[in-house]
Amino acid sequence: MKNKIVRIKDIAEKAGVSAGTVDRVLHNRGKVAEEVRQKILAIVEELNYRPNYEARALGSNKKFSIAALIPDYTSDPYWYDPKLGIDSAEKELAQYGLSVRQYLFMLDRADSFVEKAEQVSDSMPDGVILAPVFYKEAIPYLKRWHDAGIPVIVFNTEVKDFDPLSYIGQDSYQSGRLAASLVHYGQPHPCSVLLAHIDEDLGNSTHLMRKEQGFKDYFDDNGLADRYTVKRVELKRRDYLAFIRQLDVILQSTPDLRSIFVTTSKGYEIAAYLEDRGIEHIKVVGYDLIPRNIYFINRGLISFVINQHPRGQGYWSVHQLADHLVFRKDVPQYKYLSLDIVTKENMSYFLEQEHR
Amino acid sequence: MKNKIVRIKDIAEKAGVSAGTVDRVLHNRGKVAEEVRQKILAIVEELNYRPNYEARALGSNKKFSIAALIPDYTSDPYWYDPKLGIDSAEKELAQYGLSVRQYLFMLDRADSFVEKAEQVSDSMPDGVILAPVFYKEAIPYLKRWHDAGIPVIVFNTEVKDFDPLSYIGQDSYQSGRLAASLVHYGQPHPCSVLLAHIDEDLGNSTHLMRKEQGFKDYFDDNGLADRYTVKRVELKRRDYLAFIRQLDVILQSTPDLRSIFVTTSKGYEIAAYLEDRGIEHIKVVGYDLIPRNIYFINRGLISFVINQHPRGQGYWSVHQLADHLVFRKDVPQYKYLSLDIVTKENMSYFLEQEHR
DNA sequence: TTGTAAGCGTTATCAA
DNA sequence: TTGATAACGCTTACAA
Repeated sequence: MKNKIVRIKDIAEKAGVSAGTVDRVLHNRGKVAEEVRQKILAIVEELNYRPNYEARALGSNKKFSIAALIPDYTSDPYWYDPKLGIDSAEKELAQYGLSVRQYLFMLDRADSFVEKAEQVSDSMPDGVILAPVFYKEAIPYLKRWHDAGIPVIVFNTEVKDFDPLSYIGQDSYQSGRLAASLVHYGQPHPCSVLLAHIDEDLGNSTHLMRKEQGFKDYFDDNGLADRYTVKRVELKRRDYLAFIRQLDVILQSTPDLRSIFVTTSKGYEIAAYLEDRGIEHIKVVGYDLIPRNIYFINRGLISFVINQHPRGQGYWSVHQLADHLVFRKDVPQYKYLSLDIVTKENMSYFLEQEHR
Repeated sequence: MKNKIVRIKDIAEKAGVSAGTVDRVLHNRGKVAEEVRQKILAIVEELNYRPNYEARALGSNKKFSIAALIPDYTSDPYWYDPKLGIDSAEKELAQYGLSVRQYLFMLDRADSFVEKAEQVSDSMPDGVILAPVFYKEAIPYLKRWHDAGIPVIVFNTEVKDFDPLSYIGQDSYQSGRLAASLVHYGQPHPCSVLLAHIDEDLGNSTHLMRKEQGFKDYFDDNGLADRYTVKRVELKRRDYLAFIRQLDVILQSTPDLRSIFVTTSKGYEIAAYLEDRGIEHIKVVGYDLIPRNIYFINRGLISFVINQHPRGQGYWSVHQLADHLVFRKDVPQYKYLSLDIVTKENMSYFLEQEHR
């Protein structure tokens, strides 16, 4: 029952070789006789060796520069939080020689994405963090980086092409189901509910379609379809008058509408509309703790938001890349962040937290 | 704009002294001329020095043994999770020379607590982790360890006496408010709700009283008192027949009862009763993802539980102690874990997670 | 193909 | 009151 920590030195000793050789085996840098290799591997197994990752980083003393290609947050407050998460992870990892350079593109201009992506490519980073909002435009770069052996982390929107190192974000389908269950719990009696996409190009946003599917499936799978009617709508808030008109029409034609689920962080647009119209009997469920949503949660006009951990997405993206580059750990291909239900009474914890 | 990491060596150089002297200043081990001390402190400030904690642990190469005094989990599944959290933290921190010895006492026997506490004292640990279930009995030991300079972490139940190093757990009052808001959201129409304590010695459990207060305050503060009636009851499940009888009486005398809030992890007792009686119109809100609760969440008989992060409590207790002993960080006096709302559709994330 | 030795940021011991 | 120095676990030139 010896709890002694196993070091490389111990393995070397037991195998009758030097620490350098063990290290070479551990990192597959070849130049080791196959026979010796097998022996060392066996001992590693037997002694249940666990590397000291910090010492590893300390010893190797390398510098890594990584590039984060993310939306400019001035046009959409949601994107401020990933930036904060990236900042805070960078601070933690600076002592291991990691530095992050952020490239911000405009959310409404694909050409700005392309321009920044070019810059990223030119900078020859050791790794890339990408929010693939412009999915189609991102493809050629994903290919280029893949071919160049540059590891890529995608976050927020799942992308499977050119196998990125990993995806950080939520399970959109399950997120839709969760939203539906919240809506349902709040409406014990039969009624109509509305699912609303606001200001989104659904062609470029498969994750929103998955949320929608999850939402509908919840009602179907639980045999609620005969008592609850699920409507859907795509709203354009950019044309304010049309936005209002669309909602007015829906409400008039759906007198038993009791809940609205907004698939993005723009729940506040609906809340503002309801407040404006003096409507109190319709409950809203949405996403994310951005300032305008917080305001309406506190006033009771938004019942719940599901936290997508924008800060955590940035934070974990950097960490995942550091685990790969600096600590040379195996990193999981998916990191699904938890689906957290936030309401007025537990909100403060989610505002404080750095990450999850 | 130099991003260079500041090392002790840099400070030493700039101050014209050796690294040893800087180290002595940083750790207040005296034997440094006051003048030099001031100068070094100024440079530390100026250069914004951040210690490399892992290198610190690596360099100091000390061993720490800590004692965890926690309930035996065979009599109450809730207490299995803190043990798991402690185990997993121990594994992570073993490479820094930390080891944890667990002392398990019987939940229903104060003398067993005293016996184990004696053993802990005799073992002369470098730190103690304590779940102060037997609050009154714990006092003399808290005093003894405090006098001996042994840092103590209390978790799960807040204790202020003999200033422990820190408290890890939840804000019970806010937790009660959150439960009330969930109950309220699920009952748009006026009704009665029941708050139930099960099998608890309320004299030794101030945290349960705080939950109760928070629960009641939510209804009062939101002007709901005229539409919702909050009843309370203390149930003893140990006498099964009496337990059933009590519930039968309450339900008969309260025909408009629609929701029950259980202040501990024993929500499953109520759910089982309701299922047994074939009652479907009463919703249950409780605590924690123990197996019996998971079962009833999946069957829809428990709507929500608030996760008290039993695993995280153990995990963070060990880490907090390690931060203090091994890494010599300043540790916060309180670590309030987040109030997470768990339902069938997001449960899996909370089952997987190691900690929060 | 393998071993040696220096070095990463920090601490601790010992001599000055 | 100070400064050197070895050590912690690991990596990496470079020499053998």
